[in-house]
Amino acid sequence: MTRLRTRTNTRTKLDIRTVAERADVSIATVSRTINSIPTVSPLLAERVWKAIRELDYYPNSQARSLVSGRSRIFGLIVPEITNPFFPELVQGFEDIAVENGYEMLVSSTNNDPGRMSVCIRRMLERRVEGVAVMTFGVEEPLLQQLSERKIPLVLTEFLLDTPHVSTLLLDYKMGFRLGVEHLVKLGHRHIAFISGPLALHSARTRREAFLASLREFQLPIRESWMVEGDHTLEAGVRGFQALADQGEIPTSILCSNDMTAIGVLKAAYHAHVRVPDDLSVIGLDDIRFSEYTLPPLTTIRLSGVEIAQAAFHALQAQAESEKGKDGVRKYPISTSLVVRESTAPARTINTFPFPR
Amino acid sequence: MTRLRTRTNTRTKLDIRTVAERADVSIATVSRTINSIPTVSPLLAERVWKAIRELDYYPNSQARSLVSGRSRIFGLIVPEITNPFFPELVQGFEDIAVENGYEMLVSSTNNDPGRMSVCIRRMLERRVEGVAVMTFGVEEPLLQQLSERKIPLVLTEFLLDTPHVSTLLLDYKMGFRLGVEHLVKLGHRHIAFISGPLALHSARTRREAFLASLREFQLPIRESWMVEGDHTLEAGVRGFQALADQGEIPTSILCSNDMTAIGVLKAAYHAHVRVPDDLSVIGLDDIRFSEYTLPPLTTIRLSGVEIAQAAFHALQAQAESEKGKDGVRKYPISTSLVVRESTAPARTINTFPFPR
DNA sequence: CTGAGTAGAGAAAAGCTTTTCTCGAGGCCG
DNA sequence: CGGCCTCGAGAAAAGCTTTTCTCTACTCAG
Repeated sequence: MTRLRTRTNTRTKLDIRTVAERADVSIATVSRTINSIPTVSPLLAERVWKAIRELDYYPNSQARSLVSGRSRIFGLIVPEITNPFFPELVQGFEDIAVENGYEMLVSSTNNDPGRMSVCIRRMLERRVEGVAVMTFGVEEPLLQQLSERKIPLVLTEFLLDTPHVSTLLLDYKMGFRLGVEHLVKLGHRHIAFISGPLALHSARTRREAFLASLREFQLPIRESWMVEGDHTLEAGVRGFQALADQGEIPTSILCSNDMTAIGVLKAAYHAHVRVPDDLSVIGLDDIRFSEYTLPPLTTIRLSGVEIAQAAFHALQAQAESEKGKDGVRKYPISTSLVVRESTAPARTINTFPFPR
Repeated sequence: MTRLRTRTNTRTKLDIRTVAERADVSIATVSRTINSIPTVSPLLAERVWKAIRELDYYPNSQARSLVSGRSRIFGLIVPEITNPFFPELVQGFEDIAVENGYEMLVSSTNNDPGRMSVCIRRMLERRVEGVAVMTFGVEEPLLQQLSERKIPLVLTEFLLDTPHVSTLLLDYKMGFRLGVEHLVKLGHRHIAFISGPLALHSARTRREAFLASLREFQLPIRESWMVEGDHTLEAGVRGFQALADQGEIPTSILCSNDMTAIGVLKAAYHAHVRVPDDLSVIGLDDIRFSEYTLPPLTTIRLSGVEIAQAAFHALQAQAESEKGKDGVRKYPISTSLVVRESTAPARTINTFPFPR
């Protein structure tokens, strides 16, 4: 109580000047102390720190960034924060950003160009030093706004061949290869795929990677087994239904993300199709939930935390690089296969109609 | 391409002065135009807006808030962003904040006082105009730091009786009453409870509300049926196990949140206890997943979006209120019961041992 | 012993806005 | 017709830092 009142009431506001007065130095010295610039003598530094502690002073980051020209804020744009994959990524980004003295500005766009647009405006107004874009579809022209202003960018796939853009190379190829190989070894030859919304570049990339694996293992590609979803639970339900409606469904379904796969699990259950006995299902992401589904989901793992860290490093490298080289790089992100209980040896191809 | 180059190269930086020059007015007029202060004539205003559009100018929010003393940032502290309840809340907060011209600074503390501490420091440095704290346990002293600096606060339960603190009154009483009533009507008299970590104030409150409902319906309270969890899936698994280990388990389990309930579902499945035939389970939150579990979860609904909106309004009311009255208020948040398929008429009390 | 060079610290400028102050031009009333 | 208001707009100050510039007091070499 009284402890805090000690000589505090001389000034009413609490800025760097207050600290300077109390430590009996100039404000320049306080600033240098805070930024640990070595030219300040240990004696004064100690006085300054003492004053800062006693006053419980926090520098005003707005003023700092205004003059230094560095906001120390990175933007993070995710497609849908309510998709459990992204909270993990956001958390990972927050952790590493804070650890390195940066602030994070998250925004979830729900793949809506309108939201994306206001989101970019926010980033520009707050003068972020870089933006990690974990989504894209039709928004490329919007990203140009950032790119034009030379704001460092990191994208999760190769899209813009402009300066100041780093790239995270997610190894979907490997992931799907492992998934398909796993199914092949279990005797599956008929694999369906439920994709994300094909308007999204990333969804198309995943679909391509899947098809490449089919070709590699010389499996049949049937157009009607490639159904389009939108990365939600509902899409999994609808996707399964769409396949079932064809009267004959494959022995296994690979999904563009875990949420879709979980939807498939649910739909299969209600259609009395047993997973994995009648149908093998594989997801992609390895969200925490996939360990808890019934049955636990075999899935292609993509680490949100790993992506977040790579994205941060990419931005930091660009933001803090010398003027000459711009620090743009490519960062490979590996994938792996987590085998749980939603996959099993193939039976003969299933024939429906179901009792819907 | 060339369109953008039109007369842009006279100045290299793009600030309010550039706009003023192009519109041939003073920077004060530009500022007034941007802030739609009515004293600027329509003619000039139009010239200014035109210049702004042509230059693609965005005001520097750092400078704005530095001089105006208003950052237009609200902090949002959640306990665990990877718990699916919170992304919905975060999304809701972002939506309403952006709509009203505010920025949102989210942070997930994982109930770790250390993280909470750096989180509060971040909020102070960025000079947020208010903080919504969606969690608490042992962190009350930390919140004092905000409270002391007269930063508007909104908490999800009544904790601090200080000025500048609004409160969201979550109607747990009603929620648990509905849940227990539902079970009673189904013939249950033996209800267990898996709580959150009792170090958290909110977890204790939920537990109390549950106990109050038991008393209201004159149901037996058995200490060994009150098990402590931590709001995770794993806690549900462990909680179920702890109950099962007692040899005799109740006919129904109420959980402090949906994640716990989903854990129970999984554990029950593996123990060959059928839900809802042998055991009824009720969660709390109504996260999107709870519709997709097997069986779909009956749960006490708490709307993350509603909470987010109330929290925002509370902060905005305080931040924008006249100096005299501080706009502190209490905001009731209602709960309801969503009946799905994890509850059914009670059988006689279950007797185990399970085949573990 | 002198002069060049250096280290440490303060003074002042700069960064980009908003806001207050000031001023001139009209309008209106007595 | 003159003085007082008001309205619209520009000039300038203010907000809180960082950074550059400047100065003083030494150190050290010749």
